[in-house]
Amino acid sequence: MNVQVRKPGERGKFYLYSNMSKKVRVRFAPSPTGGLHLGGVRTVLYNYLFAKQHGGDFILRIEDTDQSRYVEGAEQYIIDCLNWCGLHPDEGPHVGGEYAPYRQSERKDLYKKYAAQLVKDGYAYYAFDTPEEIEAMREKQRAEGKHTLHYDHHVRYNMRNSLNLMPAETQQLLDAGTPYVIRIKVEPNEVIHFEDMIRGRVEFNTENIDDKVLLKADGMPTYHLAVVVDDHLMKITHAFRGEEWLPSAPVHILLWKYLGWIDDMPEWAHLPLILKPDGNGKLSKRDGDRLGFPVFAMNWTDPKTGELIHGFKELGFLPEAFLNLLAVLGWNDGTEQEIYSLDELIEKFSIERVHHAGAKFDYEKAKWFNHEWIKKLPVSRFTSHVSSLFKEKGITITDEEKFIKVLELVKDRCTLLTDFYEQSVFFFVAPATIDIDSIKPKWNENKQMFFVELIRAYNLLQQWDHNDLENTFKEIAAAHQLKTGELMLPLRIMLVGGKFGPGVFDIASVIGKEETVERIEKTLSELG
RNA sequence: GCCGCGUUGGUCAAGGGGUUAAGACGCCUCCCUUUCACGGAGGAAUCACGGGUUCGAAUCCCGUACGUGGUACCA
Repeated sequence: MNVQVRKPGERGKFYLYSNMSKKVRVRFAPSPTGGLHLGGVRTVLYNYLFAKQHGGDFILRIEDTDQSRYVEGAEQYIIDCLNWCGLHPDEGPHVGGEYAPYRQSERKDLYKKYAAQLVKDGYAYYAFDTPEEIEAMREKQRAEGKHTLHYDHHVRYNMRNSLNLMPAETQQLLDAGTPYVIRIKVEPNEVIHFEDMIRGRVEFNTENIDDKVLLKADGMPTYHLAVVVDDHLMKITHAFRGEEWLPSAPVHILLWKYLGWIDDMPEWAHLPLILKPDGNGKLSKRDGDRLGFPVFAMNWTDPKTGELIHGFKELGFLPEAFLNLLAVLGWNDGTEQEIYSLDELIEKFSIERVHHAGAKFDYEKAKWFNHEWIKKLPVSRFTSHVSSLFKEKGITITDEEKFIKVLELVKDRCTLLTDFYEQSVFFFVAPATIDIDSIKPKWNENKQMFFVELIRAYNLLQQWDHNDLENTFKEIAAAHQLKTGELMLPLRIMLVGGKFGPGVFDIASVIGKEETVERIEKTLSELG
C-alpha cells in the first residue's frame, strides 16, 4: 500500500511516494443539500492547493444520491461559490471532462453493477428486512443491554437476507420485486489500518464495524459505495475529506479491497473540523445567526422555507481574505507568515503540517484578515463592488477619479467592504445630520468669527490643496489666538457630520471649495 | 454505552528531551495623530491532570479527565 519515507532530521514529515508516480487527481464531492459552509470551502481549498502544487487535476463531483435531501439550486450555488473563490475545477458537471458524468445520480447503473459483483464474490449480500424488522432487531439488542445497535455479524444470521435464505428463495424474492438493500459483509475481528496523510497510522477492528448498506432500496448507492466506485473510476489519487469520515474509512478500505482495486486506493487525509467559537460541536449554519457571523461562502436562500443565510461575500469579505483565513485555520508553514495569496499557498501548503485537532472559528480574526487584504490590495480590485454598494443606497458615482482617491483615503479604516459606504458617503453627499451637540458646549463668539474669516479666506484661495488649506487655517487661528486643535474637531463635524473620517484637510481638498464652504456655512447658521 | 480522533494563554498557534515557551487575533497601557483608524512600544501561560522514563519532559510512555466525531436505506 503506502510507502512512506521519512527524511532524516525532519521529524513528523513524511513523503508519500506510492501515488506520486501517477498524475495527481483530487476531488471535492459535496452533496447538494444547501449552502456551502466554511469547512466545505476549506476542504475545497486544501484539495485545490494539493492538486495545483503537484500539477494535478481538481474535480468537482456532485454526490446527489439522497433524493430526499436534494435541494433545488444547491449545485449551481456550489459552483458559484467556487467561482467567487477562484477555485476552478478542471472537471465537473458544469465543465465536463473525460470521466463524465460527474453527478452520481447520473451514474446510478454503475453502482448497481459493482454492488452485484460484490454479492457474486461473496463480499456483500441482499437484505430484505423491512424497517420494522430492523427496528425489532435493535429493540432486542437494547433489551439485552447491548449498546451497539448494529446490523453486523452478531445478528446477520438471524435476519432476512441472502446469507440465510436458500439461493432459490432469494431469487424468488428478487423476481417478485421485493424491496431490498445490498449490505457489505464485514468479517469480524480483523484489524484494518492505513496511513492517513495527516494523522499517520490509524487502526480499526472490524469487530466494531457493521454491515453498512451499500445499495439502497431505491437503487441508489450510499456514500460508501459511491465514493469508492467513483474515486476508482475517476482515478482519484488523494482523497481529502472532513474528519467526520474517519470512522467510516475502514468500510471504504474494505470496499477497495473487495472490489479488487486496493493497489489503486487513494491516499487519505482526514481534515480537522471547524468548531463553534463557544465550544460544543462543529460549526453549523445555525451558529452564524446565533453568534452574528456568516458560515456560508455566499448568501443562501433555502428554496423551501425562504430563509436567508448570510455569506462571507455579501457581508463584505474579499475572496482573497476568505481563502487566506480558511487556509491558516488548521495549517501554517512554520514561519510567522500569516498573509498568503493563493499562489503562495499553492507553493507553501503542505498536508503534513495540517493540524490534528479541530479549531474554533474566530470571527474577529477572520475580520482582521479581511482588513489586511483591503489594505494590501489596490483599490481598483474592489471599486466595482463598492460602487454597487453605493448604488444600492441610491447614490451613483460619476467622478471615477475622485472615487478612487476617496477609497484610497479611507481603505485603512475599513474592515469589511461594506464599511466603505459609511466611511466615504460624506465625500459624495453632504451629511444628513450634524453632531452639533459635540460642538455647542465649547462654542463661542471668537470661534464663530474664526470660521467666518476662514470662509472668506478659502473663497479667495487660488489653489485648493491640502497644504494651502491647512496653512490658511493655522494662520487665521493664530490671528484669533485660538489653538488649531480646538478648531479642527468642529471643522471635521461640519464636513462629515461626526467625529470620524480621514484627515480634515484631505476631506476638504477632495470635496472641493464650493462644497467645503457650503458645509461650513450651513453648520454656522445652525450654531449662530 | 461502544469505537475513533484530539488536548500549548480567551482564540488561532510555533516549538517534537536542556528555550527567558515564538508570533498573530482580541483585551489592557503608552507613543504617534488635537477625530477615528493605520503605524510603533509594552503587559498578561506553573504547556489538561496524575504517574512513570531521564541528570533534565510542553516535548517520550502509561493512566485519568475533558473535548470532539461516528455509531442511519444522510452525506
